[in-house]
Amino acid sequence: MPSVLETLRERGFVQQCTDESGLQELLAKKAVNFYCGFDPTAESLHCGSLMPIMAMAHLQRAGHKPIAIIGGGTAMIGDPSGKTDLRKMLTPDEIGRNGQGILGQLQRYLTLDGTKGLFVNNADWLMPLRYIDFLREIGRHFKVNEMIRAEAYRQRLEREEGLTFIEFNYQLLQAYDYLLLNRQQGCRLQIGGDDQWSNILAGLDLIRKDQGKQSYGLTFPLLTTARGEKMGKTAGGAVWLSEERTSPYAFYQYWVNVDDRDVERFLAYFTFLPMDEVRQLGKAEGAALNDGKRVLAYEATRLCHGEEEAEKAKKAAEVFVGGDADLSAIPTTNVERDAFAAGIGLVDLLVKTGLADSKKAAKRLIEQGGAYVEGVAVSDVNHVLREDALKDGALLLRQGKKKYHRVVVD
RNA sequence: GGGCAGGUGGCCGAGCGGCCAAUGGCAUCAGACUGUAAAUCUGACGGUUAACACCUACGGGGGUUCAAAUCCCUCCCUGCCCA
Repeated sequence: MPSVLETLRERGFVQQCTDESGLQELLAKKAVNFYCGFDPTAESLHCGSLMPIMAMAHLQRAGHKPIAIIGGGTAMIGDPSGKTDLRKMLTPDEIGRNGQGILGQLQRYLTLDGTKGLFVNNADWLMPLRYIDFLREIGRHFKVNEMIRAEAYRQRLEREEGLTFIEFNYQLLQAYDYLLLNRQQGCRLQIGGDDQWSNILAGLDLIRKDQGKQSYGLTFPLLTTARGEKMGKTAGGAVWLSEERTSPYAFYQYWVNVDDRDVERFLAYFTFLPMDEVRQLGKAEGAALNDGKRVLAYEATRLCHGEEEAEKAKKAAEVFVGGDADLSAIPTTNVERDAFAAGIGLVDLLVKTGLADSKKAAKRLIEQGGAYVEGVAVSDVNHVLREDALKDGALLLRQGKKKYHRVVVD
């Protein structure tokens, strides 16, 4: 049985780690409380956050206790690491709401019941902080000349963007989070993206100075796709974990469409499949890699949305290979029967279904040969659809090669 | 607080009185080629319109002019230098 740390390393989660052998030993010896922060900048996490989530899940499966912390307090400030501009500030209300949404999503992957795992909001201890007390207790441990040597700040200082004082404080607050969790929960390990490295180190230092204890930190590689893009971005925007923002069908499609070069890596990151199987699937070449993509898509969707939705998404995907597809998972728009009785322009229908942003865009689409009705390209901008176009009260539209949309008559 | 340089379409970045719905790059969309991949090539890329045309848009507001993204005033914002 490999240790968790070996598992994480084998699956590619480890970018940097403080005192790896010490951590290895600690994890082998006892259940370790560890934490990872999440920004409540939106009501939903997007798939970039799956990296920390999966790492946490591996650790929890190995018997360790995750503390998911929502940065309600720090979100009031904004982390300057890697950011080119000052993040917009959120109101406490928004942050609270976002936190609840995020908790719900984390619970699909982790047990955060208060015993096996915790979910906390750092606003609980950051908001009541008193400035003078904080400066005396915490601020005195930080040397500005050390801080500005950190890559995260140096960039901002050297470039023309500037760095506000409130952003400069971010590191202290995050270090304070770690200290507090260490004091109250015995938290010994913080994990996060590699951009958090210096923040994590600041926490370790603070714990050593304040408590005289050793603690650990581990970061994941910053995830980009083979094309060097940020993970989780598609044409339509980010890929969210929330089914309201990204349907299970769209979620599945995102994964089934990943770059060939990402298949093996992503299987290791985003599924729990044994590495033998991952490597096996990743070894395929050419079109055979699509099998791996389907497995990736199915597993990732199952973890996020459950087995049932994953099945539906998979069956809906049959539409691409001409199989017996279950279309129910495909985005659908309801249209009144009367509209078809009177005849509805394809242009209007494309706009109504959201396949085109405007009539002009819809026309352009048709002119360029990218609009299909029931699999047949329509080139006439003035094409009108009547009831005879319907099959069992429904109609399948397609935009380009990949975007399907169903129209169902009420 | 003083001096200077800036704020242009999703982003970067030209334009500096009419020929500007605004060069170019990136991103995006469609087509060809394919494997629901990548790379490449072609085309499109504010909105309403069948079209003529019209409307909205170059940080906000006001003004000059037949005509402003372009000139003037003012406010807001950002960066640099000095204090």
